[in-house]
Amino acid sequence: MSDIDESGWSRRRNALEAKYEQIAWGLFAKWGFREVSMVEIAEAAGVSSRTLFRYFPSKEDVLLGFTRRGLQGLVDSIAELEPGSDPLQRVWRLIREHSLESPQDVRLLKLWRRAAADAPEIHTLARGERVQELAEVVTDYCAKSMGVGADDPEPRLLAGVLVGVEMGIIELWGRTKLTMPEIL
Amino acid sequence: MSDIDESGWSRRRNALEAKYEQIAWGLFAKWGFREVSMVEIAEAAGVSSRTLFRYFPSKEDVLLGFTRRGLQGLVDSIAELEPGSDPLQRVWRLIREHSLESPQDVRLLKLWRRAAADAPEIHTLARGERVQELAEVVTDYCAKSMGVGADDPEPRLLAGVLVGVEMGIIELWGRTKLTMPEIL
DNA sequence: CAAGAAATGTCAACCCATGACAATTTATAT
DNA sequence: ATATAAATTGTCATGGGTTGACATTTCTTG
Repeated sequence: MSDIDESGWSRRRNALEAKYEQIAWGLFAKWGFREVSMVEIAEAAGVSSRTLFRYFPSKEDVLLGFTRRGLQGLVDSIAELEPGSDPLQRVWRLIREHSLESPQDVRLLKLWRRAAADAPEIHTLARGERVQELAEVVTDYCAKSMGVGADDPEPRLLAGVLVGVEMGIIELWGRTKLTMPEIL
Repeated sequence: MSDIDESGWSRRRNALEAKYEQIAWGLFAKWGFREVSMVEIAEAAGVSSRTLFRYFPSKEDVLLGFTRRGLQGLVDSIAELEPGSDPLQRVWRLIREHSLESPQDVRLLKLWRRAAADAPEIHTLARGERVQELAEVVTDYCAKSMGVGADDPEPRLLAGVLVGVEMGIIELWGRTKLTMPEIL
């Protein structure tokens, strides 16, 4: 539904990007985000660092790919939602499916936490991206469903409530599930 | 109530920090955030770039001082709030006072927007910091007022609602007041 | 296989950031 | 007013992030 361009070159590109990302995460997990340089990742991958920068605009982006993919799935789902009554409930269902009830890879989450702990501003940035994009798309959908403009106060405030609550849930979820003895 | 340490050295330090920040913002306004290097700011201020880095941990922090001061005022107010009934209403009053009814320097806001437009990740980071710290302090206050622990779901979700709404208001406020013809 | 698009490596250059150390400035107690 | 200790500053060196240019190689596709 999204990667229709599976034509040779882009397939290769996607595969390599995934490979480099995995290699990088392996190093991040071992040494911490700040302790690993792009040159070291490149060496581990058998390419030059210049090549790495052609796949990832910055070192941060290597890490943020993980967060962004998860966010993008939710955002796309909301964007594809049909306008209708009770938009909050519809969006909330999607949020629950994507953020809470989908089978998250706990090992990846653990790695993300470690890396984010090593570079807190990245965690903060990821949160900023999440609330920003979610607020945007939820506002648009609420506006559509309510038949008002996206610059109206109501949809934006409604979206704010939803995004704020989801933020709280994520935080709670992280504090419980991720800190369970058998996980960490 | 906060800077009781006005003893010579720290006074000097604060004054210089403010001076460097102003000089930097002047350059950011003229050339954009990315186009100005720390060396150039240092030259404009008549010091070495090393000195600049002793005042600001990073170039980003030169910009974020503005955002953080505003946020800190609100956070401190909330932290000093006495526990009581209807915590949401009390916090909401403070949010209104600090975020909406206090006389903001529109020229500074305009400059901030310009700089943030030149480096969007900084805008996103600032938003992340805001929701993170606000959610934290509001959660604590709600928990206190409700006589439950800060790891209880209720206060966190309540705080989420509040922070989400404030986020929406800020956005609306920015889209109206800041884009008025006579301002930009 | 041939042709051409896309990817890669190399090199150079700039900026951000930080540790070490010597030199200098400054607040303040006398 | 001056001595003194403390804080600040500059210089130098180093390492890492990021990007443009250009020649070369590799891979897709016809």
